[in-house]
Amino acid sequence: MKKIYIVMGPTASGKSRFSLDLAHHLGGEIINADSMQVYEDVSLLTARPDPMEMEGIPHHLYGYLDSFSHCSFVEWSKKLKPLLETIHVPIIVGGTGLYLKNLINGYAPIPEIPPEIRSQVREMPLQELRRALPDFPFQDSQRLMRALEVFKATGKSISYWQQQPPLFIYKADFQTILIQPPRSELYTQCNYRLQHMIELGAFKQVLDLLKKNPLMSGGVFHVLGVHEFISCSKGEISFHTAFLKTLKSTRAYIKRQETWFRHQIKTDIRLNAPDLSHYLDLKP
RNA sequence: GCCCAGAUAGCUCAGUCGGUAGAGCAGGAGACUGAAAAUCUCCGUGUCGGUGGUUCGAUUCCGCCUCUGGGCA
Repeated sequence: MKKIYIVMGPTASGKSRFSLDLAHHLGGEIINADSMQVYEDVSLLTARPDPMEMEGIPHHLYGYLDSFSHCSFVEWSKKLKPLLETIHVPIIVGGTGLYLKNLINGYAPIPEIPPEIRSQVREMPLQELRRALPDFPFQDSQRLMRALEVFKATGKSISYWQQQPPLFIYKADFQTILIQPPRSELYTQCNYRLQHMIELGAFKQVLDLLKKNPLMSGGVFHVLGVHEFISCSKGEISFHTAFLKTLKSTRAYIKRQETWFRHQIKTDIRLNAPDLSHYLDLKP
């Protein structure tokens, strides 16, 4: 069975550096598994590698979606499948745990939901959603919407579908490498990195995005810092406040990612720094 | 040297008319199956600066000491 490498870890952990080293070492190609680096906009805030930083290694699934689209696991996996079939040594790198989990463990065979039902459910107020699915055990509005659209479209509950045998994008021998530096180091690194992004023009990229898509309709508006800097451009908060708020939400995000990696995905190799030589020592 | 004000959670501070204490921020833990950088849930024991006194009982009142601000010489 084909071996596929998965480099995962919280933001600012050095995944890109590590996967480049690994790709050079193995003659591999890099595939993005980050739900925000798929967008063409705000490349600086999403820390997307620029062509210079790719060091001649082929990179796939970066910046291919416009600012009006929403990425999703299925959207991503449709693009991913042919790549996994053709690339000899795929190295998947990213921090979006949901995508990686579904890739490794499979996902529920839920049929595609008609767009009318999708948008109808998404316009319902939270209270109405709860009334429609009184037994749904979570307060979570997003999962409530998903559960309701599945029920409306298929007549069966989402948990029914989740109990069915899962589908797999591609059967392979997945080797997961978790890069997990001490949290205090990540926090320091984020601080430094955001400053650097701003110096390179991250704020201007946000303004360009807003000009292109003033209704803020796409998934790219979830990128950490986008709302903060839009709010700053409208004079609602100071630049300093926008900066601090972005750092704060980034720290919270790192924590959520770590929780996910701890409990949701098997880890074959754990490194506390993006250090290839250390990996080669541990490699089974 | 003298006078005044402070010393309580990692930080900023509140409070206890004497019965061992709580906000904000920071931080931490968890959930997660087609928008996931999303969306949700939960978490506060700290020699109340030290030491003596009064008291059944002191973080609280009083004395002294240490430290930190500020003022006067």
